[in-house]
Amino acid sequence: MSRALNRSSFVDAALAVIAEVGVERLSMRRVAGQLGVSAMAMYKHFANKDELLAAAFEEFIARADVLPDTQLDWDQWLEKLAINMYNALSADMSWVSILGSLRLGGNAIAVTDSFVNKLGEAGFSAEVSVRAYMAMIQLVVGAVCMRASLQAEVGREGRRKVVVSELSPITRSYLQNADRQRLAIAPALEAVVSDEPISMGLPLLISGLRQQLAAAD
Amino acid sequence: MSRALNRSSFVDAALAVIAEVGVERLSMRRVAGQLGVSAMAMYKHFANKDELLAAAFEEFIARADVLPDTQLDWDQWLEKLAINMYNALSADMSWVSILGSLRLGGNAIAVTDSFVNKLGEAGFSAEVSVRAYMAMIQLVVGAVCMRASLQAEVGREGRRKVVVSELSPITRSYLQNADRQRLAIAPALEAVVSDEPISMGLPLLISGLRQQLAAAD
DNA sequence: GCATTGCGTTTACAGTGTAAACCTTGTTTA
DNA sequence: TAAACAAGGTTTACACTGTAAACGCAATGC
Repeated sequence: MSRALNRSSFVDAALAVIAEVGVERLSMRRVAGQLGVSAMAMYKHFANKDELLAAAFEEFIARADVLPDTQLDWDQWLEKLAINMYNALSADMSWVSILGSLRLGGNAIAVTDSFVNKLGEAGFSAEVSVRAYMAMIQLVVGAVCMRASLQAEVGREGRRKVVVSELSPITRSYLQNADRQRLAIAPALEAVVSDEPISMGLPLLISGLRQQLAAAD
Repeated sequence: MSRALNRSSFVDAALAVIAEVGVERLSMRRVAGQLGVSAMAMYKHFANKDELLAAAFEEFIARADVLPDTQLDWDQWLEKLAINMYNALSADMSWVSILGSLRLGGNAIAVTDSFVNKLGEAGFSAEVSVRAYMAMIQLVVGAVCMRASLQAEVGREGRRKVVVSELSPITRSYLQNADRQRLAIAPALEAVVSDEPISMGLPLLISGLRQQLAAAD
C-alpha cells in the first residue's frame, strides 16, 4: 500500500488535524484516517499518543520560525521573540490545553540556546540570561493560557457580571474585611481583556533587565 | 438515599479524586463512585464535566488561601502572593494540564481585585496594576507549566542529552549559521531546573515595577 | 388525593487509547 | 533458491470515556 508512510507523514497529518479541529479533538483514528490508514499503524512509529503529540509540537515549533533577525539589539530581539512565540501559539491556541503535559524536545531547547547566546553577547551573565529566558517564556505561556481562558469566557455568554454572592465564603469574608462589597476592578479588567495580553509583562521584564545591565557596569 | 447530595458534595468528591489521581484521570464515574452514586447523578447539578471542573477549580482557589497579610509592603505582598499561588498549583500540579481551558470564576477575579487594591494603595495607577497582575499571574502559570514539563522530562529517563541530530532542519540550519555545533546551554539549563522556577521572573518584574514607581514621583 | 418536580437510577451509544494476533511484503542469510 | 526475518500495515477486542434518553421514587404544593 502507501508504503511511503513514516514518522513525519504522521506528524504532518497530526498537524493538519490540529489545525482543523484543535489539539483536544485529535484522536489516533482521526490522524490515521487523514492518511487513509488504520489507527494502529501509528503504533509502529510512536509508542503512544503522547509521543505523537510531542513530535507534532516539536515540528510546530520548528515551523513557527520564531527566532528574530540577529541584527536587532538584545531588547528588541527579546521582545520580537516573545511576540513571535505568542503569535504562533495564539494562532493554534489549542496547544495551551496540553502545554503543561508536553515533553520538551530539542527544538524547544535550541531556542533557549539562541536566547542565551544573544543576551550573552549583550553582556548578561549566563545565569541571568537563563533566568530571563524562563521569565519570558513563562510570560508567553501564561499569556496564551489567559487569552484562551478569557476568550472562552467572553464567548460563552457575553460579558459576565461578577457579584459577591458568587464568591466562596473564604474569599467573601476577605472582601468584607477589606470593607468593600463590590469588585471595583471588573470594568478595568474587561477593558484590558481586549488588549494584547503579552504587552503587559514584557515591558516590565525588559526594563528590569536594562536596570540590571546598567547596575552591572 | 443519601439525599444530602448537592453541588458542593460533588465538588468535594472531585477535589478528593484530583488529589488522589490527578485532574487528567478524573472521570465522572470516578467522582460519582467516590460518593457511591451513579455517574449520571451529577448531571442534575452540573451541565457537563467542564462545569464540574470549573467549580472544583474555584473551590481549589478559595481553599488555597493565597492572599498574604495586608500589613506587608506592596513588593513583599506581591512576591508572597506569587509564591503562594505557585505553591498551591505545584502541590496539585495536574491543574496545569487544563489551566488553558478553564473558565475564570468569581474567586479568581476576587484575587485580582485585592491585588489591584494593594498596588493602588502603594501609588500605582489602576492600569499599571492590572498589567502587573497579568504579568505576575502569567509568570506563575508559566512557571508551573514549565515545572510540570521539566519534571516529566527528568522523570522519564533521567537527564537527556540534547544533540544536534535531533533538531529539525530549520533549527539546525540556524544553529549552523550561528557557527555552533553544540548546545552550550544544556548544562546551565539543567542546573536551573532544580531551582524554584518562580524565583526567576519575579525579581525582574518587581524591580521593573519599582523603577516605574520611582519614575512617576 | 393528585400532579408536579427534584434527584436519583438504568440502559445505551458513539468514541477513546491501545494490547494482541495476524498478514503481506521486501530483504538477508545458508 | 529456500528459508528466515523484520517492517509496517490490518483486524479484532477490551476497558473506559462523556452524556443523551427514559424511567422511578420521594417530597411538596394545590
